[in-house]
Amino acid sequence: MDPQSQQFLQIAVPSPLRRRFDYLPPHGSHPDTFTPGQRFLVPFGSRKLVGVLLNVHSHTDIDPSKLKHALSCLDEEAVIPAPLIELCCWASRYYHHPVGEVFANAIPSLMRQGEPAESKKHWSWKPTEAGVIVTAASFKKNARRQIEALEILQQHPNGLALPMLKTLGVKTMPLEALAKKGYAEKYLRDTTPEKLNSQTLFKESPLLLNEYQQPAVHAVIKALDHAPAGTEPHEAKTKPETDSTPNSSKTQSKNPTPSLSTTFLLNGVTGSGKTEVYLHLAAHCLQQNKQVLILVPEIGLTSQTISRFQSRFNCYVAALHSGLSERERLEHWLMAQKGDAPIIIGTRSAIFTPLARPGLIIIDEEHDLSYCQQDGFRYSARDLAIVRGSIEKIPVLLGSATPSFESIANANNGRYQQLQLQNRVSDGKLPQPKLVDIRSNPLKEGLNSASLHAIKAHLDNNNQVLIFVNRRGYAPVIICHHCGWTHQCQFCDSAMTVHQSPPHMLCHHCASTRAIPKQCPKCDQPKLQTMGFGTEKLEDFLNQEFDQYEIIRVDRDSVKGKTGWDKKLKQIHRGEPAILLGTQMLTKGHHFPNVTLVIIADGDSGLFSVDFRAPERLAQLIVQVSGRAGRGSTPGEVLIQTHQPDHPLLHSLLSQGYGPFAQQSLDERRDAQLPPYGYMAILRAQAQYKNQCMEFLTQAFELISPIQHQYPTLQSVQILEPTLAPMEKRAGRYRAQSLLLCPTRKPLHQLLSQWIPALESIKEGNRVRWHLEVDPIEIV
DNA sequence: AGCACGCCGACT
DNA sequence: GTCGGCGTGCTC
Repeated sequence: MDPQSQQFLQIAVPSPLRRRFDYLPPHGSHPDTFTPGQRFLVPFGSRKLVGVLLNVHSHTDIDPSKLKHALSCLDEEAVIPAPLIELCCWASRYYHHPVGEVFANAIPSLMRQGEPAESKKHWSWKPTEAGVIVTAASFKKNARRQIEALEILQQHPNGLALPMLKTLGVKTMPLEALAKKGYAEKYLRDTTPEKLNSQTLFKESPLLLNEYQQPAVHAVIKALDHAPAGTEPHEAKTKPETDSTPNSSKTQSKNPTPSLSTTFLLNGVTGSGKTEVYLHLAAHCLQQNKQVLILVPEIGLTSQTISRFQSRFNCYVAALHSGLSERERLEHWLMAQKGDAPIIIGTRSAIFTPLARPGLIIIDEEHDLSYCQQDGFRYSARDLAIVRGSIEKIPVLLGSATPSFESIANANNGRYQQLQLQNRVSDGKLPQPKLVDIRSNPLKEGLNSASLHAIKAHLDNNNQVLIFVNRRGYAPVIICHHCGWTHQCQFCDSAMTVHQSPPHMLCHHCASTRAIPKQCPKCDQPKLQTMGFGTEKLEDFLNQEFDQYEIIRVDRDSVKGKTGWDKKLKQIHRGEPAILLGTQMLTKGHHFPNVTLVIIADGDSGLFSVDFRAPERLAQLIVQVSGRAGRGSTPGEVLIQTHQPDHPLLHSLLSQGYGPFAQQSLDERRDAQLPPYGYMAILRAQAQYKNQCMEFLTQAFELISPIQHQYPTLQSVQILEPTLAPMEKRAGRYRAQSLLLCPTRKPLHQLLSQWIPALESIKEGNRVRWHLEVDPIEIV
């Protein structure tokens, strides 16, 4: 082939190397026929890996004689649509993470193993000609399931795939029975693109919107209708704020039109009907034959949201969460990619789901920390959703009762359009929390006598009580009363937690377990006793104290298994007087109509944290937990036990409410140039020995000033001296970090781009695991 | 991250 | 004599 016209395939290979890899096209293939987004099997060292084509280039930086041929192209057409490639590349630049790993995170693992991008063929069912016209009257009364199945088939005369029928509650048995009677037939087909129209769209009729929901829905619909129709090719690059070289003068390609604010912040207290707003917007998208992507927090809320959408709409709701098998995950991913699933609901990583006809992205409980991936490729799905919205030119809706302070700041400065849902739908009032001073009054397993009285009063009134405890297990410490020995974790700088059901010691930091010692291993005295309390101990205590009532404990240990959480939810929703006792799990998104008293057992936690985000977390916790209380129109009672009843933080939150508290905190952050008014990155290192960490970080630290000398515009970046983590050792490794700060984002990112290659060549780095965290959510 | 290559200790 | 320990270096 004429070397001048030689074409090279630039491929994202799943490897931790921060490079793209160039390959020659597979033998005997025409490179012009390839498009970015196709997968290729490529030789990589001694291995064969599946990579994603990013570009077809006419030149390469590598000696062409060293280039290998890609082995084969796995896809006839691109499986990763262009906007998603752009999103991944943006994320790779922004988070300074290897592009191959970003793609590996973005696609289902079966795709990465070279599985064909085709749905398994499924049996589908459709009504026969007789089945279309037959009515329920011609069935026996007890053939209820058959009638249901027939009605659903009649709504989908083009047929439905079996998995879809299953989610609609149809079982195979009645279908077979219908087939015998000649009303239904099954046939093979790969997928079932659904044609929805306004007659068949709704399974249950939508609720009427109240005076607050209505304008919110209209505002977003306006943006939806302004979004470009269909899948036009997009070319305008969104502003990646990172140039690779600090001196490069290439100007950011600014959007020619001032970007119409397409991110919405839906601020609504618990019970104000955010989900109904989502449902109305989804209906609007569906009617326009567009897809809706909904992200939910990791714990608990997924199945509830899925069933809410599933029972509203006559269409397939594709779920993407951790409970799926790899095959199911691939099937759902493909349904989204091919446009067969109009509604996609998933957790964090679902932000990378390809959409054939994107319409709207919704992030529910946008403040939730589970949107931040904390290991490997560290990203915020919420922030990527904003970027994706601007790439796809579709609106993004962030919803929360307690928006993150970042989002509030973005609403303040007009980047987001704020939508307010004022009242609870049920017209209930939000409770005003009361502080319970626990300084002098002795505690019984963490509960003050005033709290105990309140519990009794509410139970006696046939109501439910919710107690929030931040600690699972029986007790956080076991100590020898004779010599003071405590059971420390052998891998971490922390005490092991006592668990009683089943009895064992567990480290909450590294998950290592030990047996509970019978006597002190140091002095052999049988004087071991537990100190402090966790959910298990409190459960025991409450069982004695309130033995005529049910105690429902909800934490990671008690809802293990697939249906554990659902079972507990059912138990709670039976509505009998009971004490609900649990950790964060209990506080996320669920409304418990019979709870009239909420107690926060340790309101002090978070008051003295060094992390600048601690007040935000505490405020969100208090407001979210308080939102669980209140029945119909009567507001509930909320008690916060504290040793610090005069703490200014608690006072301003309780007297002013979440919004003003956030504004006040944001003012403080502005003065201190903390996020979102300053930008941060953290270099974290871990190694077998303390010194290895510190030596690496010290060298890294010393690399900064030569870079700043070379590029004076980067002087505004400040780096703090390396420090050991507060918990020096964790899971057997020592940890330390260095924080970088900058009042503006650009120099920080430019510096990182210069810094990383230098970090990679630090010799001591071989024994040190290190990584960068951009926009860290915790800075210690 | 994998994986191969390479050079030193205890075993069928 | 070899199997295998993990240090070092490379991946278009």
